[in-house]
Amino acid sequence: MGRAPCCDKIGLNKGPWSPQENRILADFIRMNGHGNWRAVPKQAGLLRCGKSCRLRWLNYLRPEIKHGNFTSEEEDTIIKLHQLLGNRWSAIASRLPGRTDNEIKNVWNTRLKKRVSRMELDPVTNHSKSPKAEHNLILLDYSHSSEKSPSMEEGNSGLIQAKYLVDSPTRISNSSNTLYDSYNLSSGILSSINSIDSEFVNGDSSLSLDWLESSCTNSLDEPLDIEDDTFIVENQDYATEKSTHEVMWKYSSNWEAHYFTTFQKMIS
DNA sequence: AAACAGTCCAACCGCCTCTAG
DNA sequence: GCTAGAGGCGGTTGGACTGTT
Repeated sequence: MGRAPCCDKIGLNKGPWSPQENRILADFIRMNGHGNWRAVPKQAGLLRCGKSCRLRWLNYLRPEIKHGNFTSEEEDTIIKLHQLLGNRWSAIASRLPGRTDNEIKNVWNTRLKKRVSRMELDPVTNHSKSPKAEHNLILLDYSHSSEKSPSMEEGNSGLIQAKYLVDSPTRISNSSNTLYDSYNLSSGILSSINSIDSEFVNGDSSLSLDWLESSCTNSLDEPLDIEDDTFIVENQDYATEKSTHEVMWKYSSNWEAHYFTTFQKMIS
């Protein structure tokens, strides 16, 4: 026996919403808000289930919703965010003001997945199909930084510590294994993502997050708490086999970006 | 003009997570 | 700690629309 339905659906309308239903729901929520979605249709006089009302409001009727086609900038942002976050549509939507998870999911499934595929990227992982790359993270001397950023001067230095080396560090030179910057980004994640214009060719965000969690501590030598708001942008240069990792997380309600460098062993 | 194929997208479904009791 | 109810989320579907033959 399956789960009980969310509400008694006998006699309730299904399918597309009529203009009159839209008006009733929008007016009701503007006047009363929505304390309890299941109570909304009854109180508003709608023959709909509460879930349907919630979806209609969130995806269509909310005043802040942008209607109309996505701009190419928005589509590019979705592609980049999808590389970082996968099919976490609500997380992607939270970084695209005025766009809903449902809309973004539709755009991805109907257009962007194909575009990524044409760009020779794996449509599931967004990883480059050629050449193959193997994560071979080699880190890092975090303990010194050539420049002090504002956040470091405020005592937040050393937020990332590499606990161990994943593979032989023989290729590392002093000039390239440096944690070289750390700063606050009060304007949020999008400004940072948009500032990276190199091709996103690699990066398994889940693998990287696992690695980050098991490898790094904060400045108090506590394990990093990887939350939804934490993720990595990996930006690889195949010519030098060098990757710049940009790790983002919230610190005191501001976004912080932390940069460090790894190498990747290429597989022919 | 009609039939068919492909595309788009609003809406539904069911599972998961959170929270109050 | 357990349970039930409610919201949140991602996958899927079906109908409308558009393009092609």
